[in-house]
Amino acid sequence: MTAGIQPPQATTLEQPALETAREAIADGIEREAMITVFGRCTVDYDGRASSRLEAGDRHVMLKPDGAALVHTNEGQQPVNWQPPGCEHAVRCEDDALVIESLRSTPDERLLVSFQQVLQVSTFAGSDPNEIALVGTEEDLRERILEEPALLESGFTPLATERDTPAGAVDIYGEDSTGRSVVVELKRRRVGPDAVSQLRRYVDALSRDLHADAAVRGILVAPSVTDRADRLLAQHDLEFVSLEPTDG
Amino acid sequence: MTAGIQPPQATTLEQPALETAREAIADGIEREAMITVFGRCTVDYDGRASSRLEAGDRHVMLKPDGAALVHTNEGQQPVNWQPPGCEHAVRCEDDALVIESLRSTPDERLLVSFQQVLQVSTFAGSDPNEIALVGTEEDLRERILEEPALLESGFTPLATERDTPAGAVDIYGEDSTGRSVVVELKRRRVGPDAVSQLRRYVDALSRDLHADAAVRGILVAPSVTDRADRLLAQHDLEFVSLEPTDG
DNA sequence: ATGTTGATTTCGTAA
DNA sequence: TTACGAAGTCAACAT
Repeated sequence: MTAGIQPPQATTLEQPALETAREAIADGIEREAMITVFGRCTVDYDGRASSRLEAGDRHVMLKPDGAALVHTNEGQQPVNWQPPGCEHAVRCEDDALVIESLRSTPDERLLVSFQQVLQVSTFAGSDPNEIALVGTEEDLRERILEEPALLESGFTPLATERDTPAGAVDIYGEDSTGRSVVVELKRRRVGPDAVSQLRRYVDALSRDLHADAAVRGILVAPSVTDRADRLLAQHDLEFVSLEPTDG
Repeated sequence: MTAGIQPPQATTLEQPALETAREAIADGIEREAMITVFGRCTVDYDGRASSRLEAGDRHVMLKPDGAALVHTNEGQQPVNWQPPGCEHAVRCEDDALVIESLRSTPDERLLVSFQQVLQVSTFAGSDPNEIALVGTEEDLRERILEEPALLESGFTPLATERDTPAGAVDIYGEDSTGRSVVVELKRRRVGPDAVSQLRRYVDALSRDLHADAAVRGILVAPSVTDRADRLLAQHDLEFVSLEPTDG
């Protein structure tokens, strides 16, 4: 039986003893609930890098998919975390409640040691819907494929994700004179990196086709920075201003 | 008086009426506490992109710095969010508890509408310590500056963050023969993008110096992918395998 | 498993 | 404020 088909429920312990908190957390892991713990803790991480965070009051969330998040009262990003797929464990030792989250490939370990727990909660519910997002690079691609003239009059798309030795080109096509065109799409204002990316594709495709006429490269984005603009000119690449959505 | 100097505290309401929940949230915003709400909600976002999420049980966190996070029971990343600096507001309308988080530059709006609230909590505490992180690109740079021979015998660093028309070079220096060297550092295994970046810097510096001898470009990273390796060869760039830390 | 790229990337820093 | 690049980036998708 999965948590998803249960009626939504939330349980809370306030200022529990560490052992009481441990039991609630262990039970929540067992039941595959979302678990939150707030209290005074230290945090240690070791893996791709290493970090240590001395004692402070923080909010820890454990998800049933194995993700772990440690949030302070500032910032959008967690101060420490573990991605989905980790194994969570909880134990009491030396007057501390220790939450350990382990991962392999790469080996990574997150240790949160609570000296004091102010609250433990567990949450179970259902969430059947996926998010619908508009305004992505995918939308920009569809916009151009539906109306290629937005790029330029006479443009004919021939392939998306066309493979080259340097990677997959967003849109590959021909202009009105039959010249090959590589199109790189970005949903927002771009800098030099996007120009370099386009240049790589144009270079690779030129070698691949050993075409008589040079391959054209067109960057499509709402706008470009000055430096990107200079790079475009330097390498005879072109720019078309276009946004992901009409509105 | 700020929350930071208060004794840590946590308050919780279970299955509150919507109006009761609204009061607790409004009070938490006023007191600059961290606030969490768990219940059945829909989520709408409009700004750099747009999204809609139909009804489901989710965990919402509001931080006193203006950040907002909407978490489902899966994934490390929030399904919707708002960065620090936003204004949070809460109100009841049409049998729903509505949390609105607004931002400007760019104009962005996050709307979370709860049909049912299972729990509201507020958290106040202190967190005086900063995280200490080891194993970053900064560490790799320091390692090379302390022992330039790790790069190659006779290498002399002359500048870090040296500016070029294409951006700032991680380390700029000379080899034992006096040739200019551009070093690009990456803390982990790299792909084609890092090679393009190095190439941009070498190009720019070559023009800038209009040197008699070609400028050398060296990529320093633990390892490179096959494609990156081919790109390095294509552009006469070099690679030195090195990790951010000794251990 | 690794490679490649997009992302409402976020975050920090410098100009 | 904008620009540029790092990040324990994460996440999706392909090989």
